[in-house]
Amino acid sequence: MRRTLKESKKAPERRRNPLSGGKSSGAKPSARSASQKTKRLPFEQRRKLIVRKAAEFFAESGFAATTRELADHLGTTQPLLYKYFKTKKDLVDEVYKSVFLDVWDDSWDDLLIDRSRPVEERLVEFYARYTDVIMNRGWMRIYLFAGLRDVGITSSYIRLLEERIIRRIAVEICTFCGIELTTDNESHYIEIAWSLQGSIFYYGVRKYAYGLSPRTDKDFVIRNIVGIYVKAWPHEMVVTSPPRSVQLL
Amino acid sequence: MRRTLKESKKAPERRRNPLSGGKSSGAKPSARSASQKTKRLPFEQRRKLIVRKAAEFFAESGFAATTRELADHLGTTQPLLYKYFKTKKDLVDEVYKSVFLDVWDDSWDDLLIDRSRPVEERLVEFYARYTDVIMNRGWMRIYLFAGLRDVGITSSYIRLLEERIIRRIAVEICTFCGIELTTDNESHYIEIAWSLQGSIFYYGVRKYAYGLSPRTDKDFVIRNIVGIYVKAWPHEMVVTSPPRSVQLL
DNA sequence: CTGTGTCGTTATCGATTGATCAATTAAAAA
DNA sequence: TTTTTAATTGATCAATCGATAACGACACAG
Repeated sequence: MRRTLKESKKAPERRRNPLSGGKSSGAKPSARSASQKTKRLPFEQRRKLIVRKAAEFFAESGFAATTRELADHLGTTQPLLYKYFKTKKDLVDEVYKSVFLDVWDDSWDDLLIDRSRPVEERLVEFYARYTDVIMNRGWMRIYLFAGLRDVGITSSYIRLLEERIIRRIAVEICTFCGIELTTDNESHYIEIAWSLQGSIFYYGVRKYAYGLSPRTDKDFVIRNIVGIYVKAWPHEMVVTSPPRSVQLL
Repeated sequence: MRRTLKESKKAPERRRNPLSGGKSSGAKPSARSASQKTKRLPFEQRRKLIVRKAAEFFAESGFAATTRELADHLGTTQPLLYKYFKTKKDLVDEVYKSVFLDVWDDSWDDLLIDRSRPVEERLVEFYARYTDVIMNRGWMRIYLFAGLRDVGITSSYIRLLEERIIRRIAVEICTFCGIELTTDNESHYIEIAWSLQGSIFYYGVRKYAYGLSPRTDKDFVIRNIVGIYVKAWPHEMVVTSPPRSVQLL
């Protein structure tokens, strides 16, 4: 409607440059330095740049932050944003998409069900690759911000995760352990698989979203936690009985 | 300075009424219904009421929400807030305190180190009681909001948690498993204990903070996860070696 | 070099924000 | 009851919000 879908010329797109400067000597409170003029860019290129920088910016300040501060982060002016997005909400939705959908790797599915390799090895490699994508300050914080503000986007991401990852993990470990999945016990085992996910995820929250520094590195945590779950994957579900004292392994 | 610390008369304080109406027929956009007049309250009582209602309100809308909406939630007017708190930030800090410090239960420490009982039983009971406090929509969401906005308060809460809970859990399970804690392996075992915490915590995030509904109940998750960690608590740390395929338990 | 379409900016609007203050009124003290 | 004290409110301010419109300037086709 507003634009004839120029589709530009697939220019040599600058790929992933999360820590670019943007504003150099920006001591001024609101306006960008007069000496630094804004480079003129083709429509699609500018639009993508805005989404990328907006993701960086909203990750730090939350989606309640102002469009003017975002423009400062971009090195441009605030009304420019409204040439590319009708409302602030439209821009936020675009940031959601770029964070939750565009980074999804379809090869994760195949990796998880490749039964020519041991489950534990598959799981360790999957979580190593998965966390390479999500365990950074930007992704982690946007995930948390989105979950608190928009149940919708987080809900559908969690559904996606459960269908394609969590459920698969439960199936693979159960198969490895010789456990038959039934409609009765399925949700229980999925919940156990979720708790494996949660233990790894919360490590990322502490380290990246909150900027605290656990003493050990990501790969150590993944290897040990996966090892624990595969080794002690429950054969029968403890549902109502009181906690029995455990016999030492 | 502003007030002579009246300390009121310890009136029969209304205790914990998280789901009160506040505004009844509030279809009006900004002002409260004229028929419903604000009850006049002693200083400390009103102050505590404001903090409690503010916690409810900020949990839903985030700390960026407006003081006017908060006043609506309270059933009073917006300027009233500034008779009790100098700035909005002061009120927010008070909410932090009421959520993170005032609910801490000192008996948790003793429960965890009571070696007359089996570790697994102690852990299950601790997490049952701990999650009774934190696993509700209000606490969970405020914890997440605070972590994203104020690293300070979350950082100190996590330190408190590590010193008094996580470290103790690591020590107790290691003792039970006959593992000697040294300065070399201590941080590794604390990290494993953190992952136990994380797996239970993330269950709460999904269910309460995001309002999703895991299919199984809290106690089931706690019993099974604690069982897994106690059973498979690693005797030697996997640090650099590639994942070995595991021998079935 | 000159027009022309488009990217970017300046200026500004109405609504809303946190915060202040004098006026009001209900509760406690006399 | 009358007086005193303090809790509550309506009115309002300066700053800031998202969003719009009109103008300016750079690139490119001819």
